[in-house]
This record gives sequence, structure tokens and C-alpha cells, in this order.
Amino acid sequence: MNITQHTDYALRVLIYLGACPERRVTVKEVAERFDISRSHVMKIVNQLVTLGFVEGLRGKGGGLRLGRPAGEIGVGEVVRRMEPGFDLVDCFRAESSCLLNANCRLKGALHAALQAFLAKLDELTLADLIVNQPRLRDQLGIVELTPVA
Amino acid sequence: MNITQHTDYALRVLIYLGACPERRVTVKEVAERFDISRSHVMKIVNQLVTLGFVEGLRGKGGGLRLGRPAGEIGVGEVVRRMEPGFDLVDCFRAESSCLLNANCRLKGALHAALQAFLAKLDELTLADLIVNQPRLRDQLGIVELTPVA
DNA sequence: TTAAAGATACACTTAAAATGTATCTTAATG
DNA sequence: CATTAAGATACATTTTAAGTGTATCTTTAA
Repeated sequence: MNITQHTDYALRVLIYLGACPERRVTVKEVAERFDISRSHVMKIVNQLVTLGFVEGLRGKGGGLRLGRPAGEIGVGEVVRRMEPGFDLVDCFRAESSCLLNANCRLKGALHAALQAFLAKLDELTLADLIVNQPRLRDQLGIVELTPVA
Repeated sequence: MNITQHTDYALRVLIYLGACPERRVTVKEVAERFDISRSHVMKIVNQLVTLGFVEGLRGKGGGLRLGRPAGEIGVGEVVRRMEPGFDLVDCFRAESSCLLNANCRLKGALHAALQAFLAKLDELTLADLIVNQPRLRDQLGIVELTPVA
């Protein structure tokens, strides 16, 4: 059981943006900081923009910043919307035809567990992940008002 | 986010065995019933045997049956031991070196959510998934004392 | 001894995730 | 208005892990 890097990095990008609210951050900078491909970051960012979590501005001097205050971005919400599928098992999907289907208790049990998982994440907002901003900025290598070279 | 078919089918195999306690069930029968490859079932069964959830007997007249009473097989336990990795995200793994690492709250949050997920499954045993055995047997196509042709 | 079962090993296929490359669009600025 | 720097989009390629297939070994009952 795992979450895709896609979702994982979506959260990390949001943390980065949240820790650096005074300026726009570029995709290039994020990719270099986290040492992953620019195109992967771009895909993630695009989705975040589409969903309203991030605001992207094109052109010279453009870049990214949070689309809403960190306190209004739920961690559970991000995971729910970024993760491609929550069809924990085959029988969650419409076209599935497991023998048990009708009164299968397994399906219900897994569904309940999934809800518990997400509910736990719903307890937090992005702001909760960015407490102690100075230290976080330090770890992320964010220097005052100076973008990456 | 999903669980591998491996784990999914492990649970289904256990349900099948639990619903058919009066005789040994063969791998072939299970594969045909669930319409998946014999070798996939074999791999799953092997693991279940290694873990003690299932008892396999070779040779003519051999087959599978539960290794313990259904009431003593925890659903959470099965998922925990069958699922290949619970490294929800990269930073769960030892060799990972995320920038945030040290005081990253994300890691803690995801870990707590995972625990909530498993705790929910820990509330159930295999026996809870096999209530209404007659109906289940009917759905699984289990006929009294008559193996699949 | 034979047949029927699980056990083991390994090669192959498939699907999805991640990466790479190229090009388009937008916006600031000299 | 041209240039430059940014995100947006599209598509092809690579990589990885999950699943499948085939062959052979081992065990056990009859």
C-alpha cells in the first residue's frame, strides 16, 4: 500500500510554497530543490493549479504561490484529489464482478478503513505542516528574497 | 492508493477456505472460481502457508485449509503481512533523504493515518467476513462435498 | 508405481508511474 | 516590438512492479 510520488510531491510542493509566501517560486526551483524532473513537477503543479491549490503565473517574473491560505488547505483534501484512484481493491470498481460482490463484508471493511485513513488526514491543514517556519525555510534552503541561481 | 491484488486475493482465498471448512480445497479450484492464473494463486497461497494462515497438504487428496480458526485470523494482520510495503511515501524508507526529513510533520501525519487504517481492519477477524455461511457458499458455488470438476 | 496435489524457479508480459524533449502560450521589460 | 523568462501542453520513452505462464521438483494417497 502506498501513495504515488505524485501525491507525495504535491504535498511537498505545497509545503515549500507555504514556507515561502513572500515571493513566487518557479517550477525549476522546486525541481532542483527536490531533485526530481522538471516535467514531473510540472505535471503535479498543473494539477494543483487546476484544483485551485496553487496559483500559477506565466511569463517573466512569473511563478507559483498558494491559491488559498495554508490554513484553508486540508491535507486530506489534497490527498483525495491528487491521488489517482481510491479503488482499494478490484471490487470497488463498477465493472468488477467478484463472486462475493452482493453481500461481501470485505468491501465494507476496507471502505471503512479507508475512511478512517482520510479522516485522520482531515484533521490537519497545510498550516499544521508548516509550523516552525524559520527552521523549515532553513531546511528547504530558502534564503531571504533570493531565488535559486 | 490501493492494495495489491495479491493482498486482495489473499483475503478472498481465506474467505473461500473459511466458507468451506469440511474439506480441503485445491489451488486449481480457487483459481478457476476467481478466474485468475493458477500461478498467481499459488504464490498467494504459498505466502499464506508460510505465514501460517493456511495449511497446505501435498499429494493426492491434498489441498488447502485454514491454518487457524477463522475467529483467530485478524483481517488487519493478514493485510499487514501480505502487503509488500507500507512505505506510504518515499520518506518512510531508511535510505530516503528528503530535505524536510528531520522535523517533517507530513511523515507523522501519514503514519498516523496508516495506523488508523489498520486499526479499523484490526476490529475484524476472518470469521466476521464469513457470517451467513450458507449464502456465501451459494455465491461461491460451493456444492456440498462436491469439488469442482 | 502412478496420479494428483502443492512447492519452487525463472522467464515473459503488461500497465502504470516517472522521465525526457520539444513546442506553444503568456507576460514583463528594455 | 523584440526578447526573455516563465508556465502549459503534448507526446514519446524508460523504468518498475505487478501479474502471468511454463516447466520441473517434491510429496502423499491409493
